[in-house]
Amino acid sequence: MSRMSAAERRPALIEAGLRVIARAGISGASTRAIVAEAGMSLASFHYAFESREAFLDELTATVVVRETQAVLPLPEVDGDLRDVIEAGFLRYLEHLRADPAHEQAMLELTQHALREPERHPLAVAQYRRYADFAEEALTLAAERAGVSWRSPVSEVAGVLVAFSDGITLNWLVHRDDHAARAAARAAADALSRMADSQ
Amino acid sequence: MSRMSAAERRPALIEAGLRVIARAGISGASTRAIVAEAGMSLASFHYAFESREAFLDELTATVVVRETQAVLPLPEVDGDLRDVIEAGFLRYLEHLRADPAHEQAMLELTQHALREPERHPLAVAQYRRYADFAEEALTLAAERAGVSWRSPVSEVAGVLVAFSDGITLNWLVHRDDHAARAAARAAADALSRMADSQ
DNA sequence: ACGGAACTGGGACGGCCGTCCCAGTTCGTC
DNA sequence: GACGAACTGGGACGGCCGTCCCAGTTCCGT
Repeated sequence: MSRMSAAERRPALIEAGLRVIARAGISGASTRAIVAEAGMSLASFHYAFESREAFLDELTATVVVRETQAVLPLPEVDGDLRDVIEAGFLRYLEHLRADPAHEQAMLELTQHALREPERHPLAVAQYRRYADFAEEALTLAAERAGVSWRSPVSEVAGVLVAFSDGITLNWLVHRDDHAARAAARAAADALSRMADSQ
Repeated sequence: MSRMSAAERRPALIEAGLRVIARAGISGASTRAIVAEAGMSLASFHYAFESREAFLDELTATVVVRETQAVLPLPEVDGDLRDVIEAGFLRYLEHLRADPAHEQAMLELTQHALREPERHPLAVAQYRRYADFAEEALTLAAERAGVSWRSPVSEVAGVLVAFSDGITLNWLVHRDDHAARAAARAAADALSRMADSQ
């Protein structure tokens, strides 16, 4: 391996780690598998990261950012609030279909963080970021549709994240686009009814 | 360990395994941890099960049955369809709060099965069972409320399972009862609107 | 150009893993 | 009571794991 600073190595290892997790799961993401994917030697891993767990922590934090950005740009749809939200779900479903392993990896990272008490805050932070993103999107959607939310937007955003999660997991199990779209429709329906026309 | 037939040992090991998974996750459920929990010797495990994976397969299949039964009996609620469904969700939330580790274990088992292609059908079977149960409950609820489903019940059931999953995962992350109830309300709202009054 | 800091590769360590083996014990059956 | 089948405990196997060590190499500031 040509010479590389620890600062450059860290993101390279995280990219490699994400590919390994997508392919083989967290349990398959051994330090050896990760450095092999990155084409580095084992020592480089522990030179760049204190431990495997610290590595996974940083990977999780890093990757959530990209996760939300992948769904952007929000679809510009004419129609009422319900249609705008449904279009957002459908865009997410496209993203899911395009790279299922990535979403599966995110779910695994969440569960891994949920497992140990000291890592729980990491899962919370991950989901707070999802919710923030959802909140932003919902605010924008309500503005476009000229309505306002009856409940606090943060609450609506929480519901949106929950529904997205459930739809994701069920699609990963059944790979049933029709069922996923039906759920997306129902979810959009429920969410849009949490708003009043102004 | 006093003498025990392999036929008796299998359920005992599965009980122990479920406890270990709830406590330490699948990765913590080593053959040694499981037999320690069951108070057996290591050889007994491989006398009763061909391999650890075969054990996990049987555990998954066994435990899904109990999962659905834990939510029974369905609440007998007076009110329209929406109220009946919401009461069902709230009952499930109680179950979740009472034993979060169990639900977390179920999610882990699902993801573990999703990981490898030859085990994927196991996850599908698990979710088909959930859906069957949901279908039964939804049919009963519609009868009680005197309405009929506009879409096929199986489709509505799929949406219900997806929403439940999402609510579960988000509650496991945030432990936020208020948010979970808000999501349950929204979900009940969406589901009830998939029915027409007769 | 040289010295110290940054980085590299390879090998080693102890530990846990799933699985297997096998000599012993206990049981049901005749 | 004998005999074969069912079951048990303990130890062993090779393999992968995370982490560490260290002698060597490369870089950069002076």
